[in-house]
Amino acid sequence: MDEYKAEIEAGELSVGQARMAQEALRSRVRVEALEEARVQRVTGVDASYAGGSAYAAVVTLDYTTQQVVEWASASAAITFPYIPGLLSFREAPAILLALARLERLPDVLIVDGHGLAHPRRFGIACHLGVLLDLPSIGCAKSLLIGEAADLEAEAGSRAEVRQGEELLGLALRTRQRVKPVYISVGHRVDLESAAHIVLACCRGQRLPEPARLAHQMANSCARQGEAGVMTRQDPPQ
DNA sequence: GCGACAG
DNA sequence: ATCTTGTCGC
Repeated sequence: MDEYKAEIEAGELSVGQARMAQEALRSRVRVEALEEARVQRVTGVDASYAGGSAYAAVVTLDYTTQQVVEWASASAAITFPYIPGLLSFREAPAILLALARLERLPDVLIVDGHGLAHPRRFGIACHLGVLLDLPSIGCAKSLLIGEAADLEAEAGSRAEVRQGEELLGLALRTRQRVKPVYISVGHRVDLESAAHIVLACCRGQRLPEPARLAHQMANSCARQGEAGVMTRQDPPQ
């Protein structure tokens, strides 16, 4: 049942096909508790752009010690425009390459972007989680859809993100007096598990450490042309 | 038609 | 996301 997977990895879908792929794949998302005892490794996922290419970085931390275990990066030529709601078709090709370079896949991904808090309930966190059948959490810095009530100033305070009657995610204050992050289910987690894991990874900073490090690494890779790390899809000139 | 709109 | 340095504050 891996229709679309090859095309997604190769960045070959049209805008219309991309929306259809989301509609087709959304039913595969599973919402279930992720036992903390089963989480030993957490990987932060992010991408940056430069010179017509997307640079993805993935950083795996030990969940208990929050120490970096391994990391990887990859680049891919950009083949898809940025369209709100279709972010994954722009970033997933490079991200999937980077994840494939890890020695071990983690127990859960923390993705820079939304999961179910998406127009078709299939944001990039769902997309990556379903394609890899790996637990994943969406952790975005702003809302794509839905609304959240104001939250208290203390770290750990939360407010539901909802669209009408539908609960889509949580606005989560990960640090005192900073803007909240928006958590949503990607795949094989539930909202409570997701919020708990994210909070456990925020060592006094707004973004969970794996995501923060992935963001830094993606930026430096983009600036340095990935520092000599090359990809079949994006060969050196 | 108008405004909103992850990264 | 990106174009871009220093700077104010905890």
